[in-house]
Amino acid sequence: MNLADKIKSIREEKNFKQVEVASHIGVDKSAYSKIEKGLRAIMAEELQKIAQFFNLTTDQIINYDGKVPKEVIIEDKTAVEQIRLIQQLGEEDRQTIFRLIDKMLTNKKFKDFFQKNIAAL
Amino acid sequence: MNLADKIKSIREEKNFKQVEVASHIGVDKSAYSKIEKGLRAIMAEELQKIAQFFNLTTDQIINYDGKVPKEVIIEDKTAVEQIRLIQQLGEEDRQTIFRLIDKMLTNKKFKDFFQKNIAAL
DNA sequence: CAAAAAAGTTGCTAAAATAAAAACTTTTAA
DNA sequence: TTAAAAGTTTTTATTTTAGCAACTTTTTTG
Repeated sequence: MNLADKIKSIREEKNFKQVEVASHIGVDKSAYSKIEKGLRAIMAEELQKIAQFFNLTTDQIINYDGKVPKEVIIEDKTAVEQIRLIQQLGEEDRQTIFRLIDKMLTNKKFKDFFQKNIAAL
Repeated sequence: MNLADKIKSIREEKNFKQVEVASHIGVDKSAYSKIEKGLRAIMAEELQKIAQFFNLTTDQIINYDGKVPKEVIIEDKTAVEQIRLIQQLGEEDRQTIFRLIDKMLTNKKFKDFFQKNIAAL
């Protein structure tokens, strides 16, 4: 289900006329018709206004599928694999890894900060 | 703070280059520059892709308030975010982390094997 | 420090997308 | 059935964008 259809479904569910949504977001009724038919792109700002009109968040619109919102699918297989390896570790080892990463990141942040703010003097 | 600035702030906070986001959403780097400068409209579908790239929801982008996130505490992050943090590390640090994970996993395998085959004697 | 590379910005114009009115079709209600 | 309302489509003038290349700024390197 594409975004246009979701918006249309929600509007119909809430019993609004196209012209009502159209005037709220400030477009001609013919333009709004095209939005719902997928014949015209939806701008991010328009999506916000539509969400506002429906009393929903943009996420609620985007994830609308006629039923409950669906879960996020992670597609980065290598990242998932790396995490899976870490999670195989026992609690103690995992903590160690994360503490070490924290230290490294903090160290990196410090270096970056130094580069940006102190070294310039 | 308008949407363009929010996207820019988030990108900079996460240390991505414009071209990285640009190629993920499938636009030329100059087009992406214009998006961040507010010189080109952001389509709803693009916003979704940007959110996906940042591992955020569109609402999190829209409601981003410019507040700097607290210090890095890696265990509070989601799995993908954890990997992203690891990938921010320099090559050397990253190698160290993964070598360490390997060692720990190997060690764990030994222990598991021992538990199962030797301790029973 | 200066040179070089990388990152980001801007100007350009052909091409693509849109606006808005009005004609048209479909749905609803009488 | 037919009149009104809702929604769609066509059309053309206008606006917006794509993507390259030139340019400026920032970062990195020697």
